Amino acid sequence: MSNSDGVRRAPVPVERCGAARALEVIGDRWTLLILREAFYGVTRFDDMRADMGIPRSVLTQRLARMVEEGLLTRVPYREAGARERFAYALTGKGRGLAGVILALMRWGDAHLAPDGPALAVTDRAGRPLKVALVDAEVPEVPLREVVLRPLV
Amino acid sequence: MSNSDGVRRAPVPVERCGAARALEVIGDRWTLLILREAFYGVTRFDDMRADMGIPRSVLTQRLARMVEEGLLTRVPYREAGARERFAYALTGKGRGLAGVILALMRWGDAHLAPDGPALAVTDRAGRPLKVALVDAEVPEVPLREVVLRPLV
DNA sequence: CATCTGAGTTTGACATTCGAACTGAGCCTC
DNA sequence: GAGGCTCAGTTCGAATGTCAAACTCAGATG
Repeated sequence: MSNSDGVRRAPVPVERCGAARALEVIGDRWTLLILREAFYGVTRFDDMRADMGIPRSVLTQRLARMVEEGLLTRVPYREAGARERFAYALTGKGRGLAGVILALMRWGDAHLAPDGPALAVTDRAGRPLKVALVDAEVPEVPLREVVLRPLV
Repeated sequence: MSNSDGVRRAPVPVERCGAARALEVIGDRWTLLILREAFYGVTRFDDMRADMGIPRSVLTQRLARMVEEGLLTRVPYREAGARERFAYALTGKGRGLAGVILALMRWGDAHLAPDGPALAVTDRAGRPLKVALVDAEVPEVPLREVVLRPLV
């Protein structure tokens, strides 16, 4: 960005900065990993736990917080011959974080993946997509058009 | 994304997922806040501290880690009539995280800022920009073209 | 009735974070 | 050349958060 350093103070104090506020909600490792699961469509407590290796108590606490913050909602479901349970699905607000996750993924694939990306991100037609800084006029691809395909 | 739930397992295990790997490096609140400062051009220990209110010991430790990870480099500088000190400047790898910060900012401004965004993101010509999911063919605006202008 | 399963809660050891006080290196003033 | 200043960093004890393992609970199943 255009500042040749020598800046002594951020242009916007932390309390008014969108990024800083966002970090108050999702600025810890587990919360973002949980969102990753949610984007992948994994919505159940034990499934998330199996994928992430998160301690039960921490998962409980994070899910509760994320429901409170309006990122997730508890959705009742019932498996054949089991009592009612709850899954955790993304709300609109939560879905809004797709850009953050995909930006992280892009960076991680670019800088931390000697073995290349693990996932191809395309639209339904198979056209590659990316999260990028572009002119505000450029049409955005809606989330529902996005396809994630594991490579190899 | 296109999975109507019922998914029991992430398509990619944590160890191979770019996003998850990225979180291992930057998945804590302070690290991302420090990056925010760095993007704003604040590069000195005490300036960062004044902006963020981070405890000294934590800042020391995080900066060291970020230098180790290759996100920042220590750059010597010398103020008129002072001894040599070090500033922390973004490396290319660190600059690559601009998209993540800007995506966070966009989300924070959209969902956590009743008072509206605090910063306008444009190119040098004043044309508004955004971080978004777009066709991979769309030209990306290089970071050096980006201008952040505080609103109000 | 005993057992199983998914989704938690509890517990106690361990690690990290916080804030405040202290250190240290170099420069400046007297 | 003694004392003070600034920036950058260490150290320390208290508070907080994390972890893994054990325990709980409700309802379905045998």
